[in-house]
Amino acid sequence: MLTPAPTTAADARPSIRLLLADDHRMLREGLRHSLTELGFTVVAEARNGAEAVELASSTKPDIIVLDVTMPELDGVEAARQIRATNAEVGIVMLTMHADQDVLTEAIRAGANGYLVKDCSMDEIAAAIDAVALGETALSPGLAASMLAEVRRQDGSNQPSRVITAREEEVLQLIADGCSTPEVAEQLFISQKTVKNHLASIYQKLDARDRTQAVLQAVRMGIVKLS
Amino acid sequence: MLTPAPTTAADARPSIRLLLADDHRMLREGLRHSLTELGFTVVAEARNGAEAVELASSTKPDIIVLDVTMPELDGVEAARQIRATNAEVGIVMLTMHADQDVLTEAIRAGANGYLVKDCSMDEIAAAIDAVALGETALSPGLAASMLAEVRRQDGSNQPSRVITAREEEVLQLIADGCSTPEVAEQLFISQKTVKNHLASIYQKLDARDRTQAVLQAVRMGIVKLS
DNA sequence: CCGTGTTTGGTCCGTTCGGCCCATGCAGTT
DNA sequence: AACTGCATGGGCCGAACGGACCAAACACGG
Repeated sequence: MLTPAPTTAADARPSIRLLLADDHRMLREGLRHSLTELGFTVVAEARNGAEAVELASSTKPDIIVLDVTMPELDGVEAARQIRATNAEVGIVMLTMHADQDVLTEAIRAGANGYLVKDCSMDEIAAAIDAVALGETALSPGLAASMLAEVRRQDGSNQPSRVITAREEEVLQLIADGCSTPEVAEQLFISQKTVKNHLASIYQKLDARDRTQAVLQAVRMGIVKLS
Repeated sequence: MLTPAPTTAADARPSIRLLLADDHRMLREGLRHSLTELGFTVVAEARNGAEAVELASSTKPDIIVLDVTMPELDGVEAARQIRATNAEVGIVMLTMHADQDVLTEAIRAGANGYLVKDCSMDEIAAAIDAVALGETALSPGLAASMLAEVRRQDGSNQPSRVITAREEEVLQLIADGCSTPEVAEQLFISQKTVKNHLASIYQKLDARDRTQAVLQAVRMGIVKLS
């Protein structure tokens, strides 16, 4: 199609094979276009996490570029599943917002890179190159907060752990519009227990009321807004 | 930079001058790349609504591609301001989610096109061409719901009206984690007034508490989650 | 077997929230 | 001039909420 653009480092990329996964075709096409021109080879594209998992095993790419927020299966969980069956593949996560907790989860899920979408194609290319060489690439600014997170974990406390299954049920019902008495009724438990779960949730999500908890949960992809 | 790619309909576009506005550089670059290659001329790029308004008046583009969710000034309000000073320019809105209310607001603000980001570059190009010719372009599926909306308006009721500026301030502060007393302090008004605004918001958004109101506002793009 | 975490439940207390009534003033519009 | 919408307030009340304690039952891994 195109005559290879005279890019600086394009020749230094020995046809790194990429799998792109994002639910927005516009972004997929933009990525494919620019990255192809920068010397990469896009072997497949996925519209959601489930497709990404399938295509990862069928096309065996070198690097997988995964959007965090995707239908069917979110990027973090997709990364976890891909990493479970393929320890060598490089995983670069893309996200809209620089969320500390999601970043932590993504790294824990086996991601090698984590970039906010507000970065240039050159930065993505550099990140892919770095990951291909076995390094870890983070968006500017995220590295600092990542270190802060590690330091915090080294400290003593565990401010953000994972929400339990029951707590997630409570959260989802709250997000769906239920009050505490209604959640209790739905789950066949007492109001007090619901309040206990909520108190636990507030601690884990660093929230002080249900509104903030639900918003944080939405940000983290724990609950879906109906 | 690039030799113009031998694209099919590129010659049929007499260098339509574009202004791109999106807060995510990745998407901006992808759009600029692909649209330039498709024969358009990108004269400027904006990172937020305020920049878009400025650049619209200084660079006088033919078509403005506006993301709905942007910092500083959201796309809908930016469209309104641009339309107020320039009646001829074509405005194409881009959005992540196909939200009915936002679509209605965008059209009312003077947008000529409304596309979800899950569409191909060719579809965007086609929409820009259509808008350049004075037509209105909507994403597939949105046209139908648009008609449904018009039909609903023809009916009789007005289930969801618009949130006022003051109400939006209150909503945003609530979403940012403020309680009623804190919102009152921030806005230098009494708690009672905040509660009055909230009551009005509940009616308009069909919510019964602040949690649901904020969630609905997030869905509708009224407030941004920080 | 003991510790940890999860889920279930309790009491008490002060604050917040949302609904209900109401009023005043200030802009536009008709 | 009258009407409508918006923003600003008041008081009252019952329900809901969140915190500060606590405790029992169960499962799971070391």
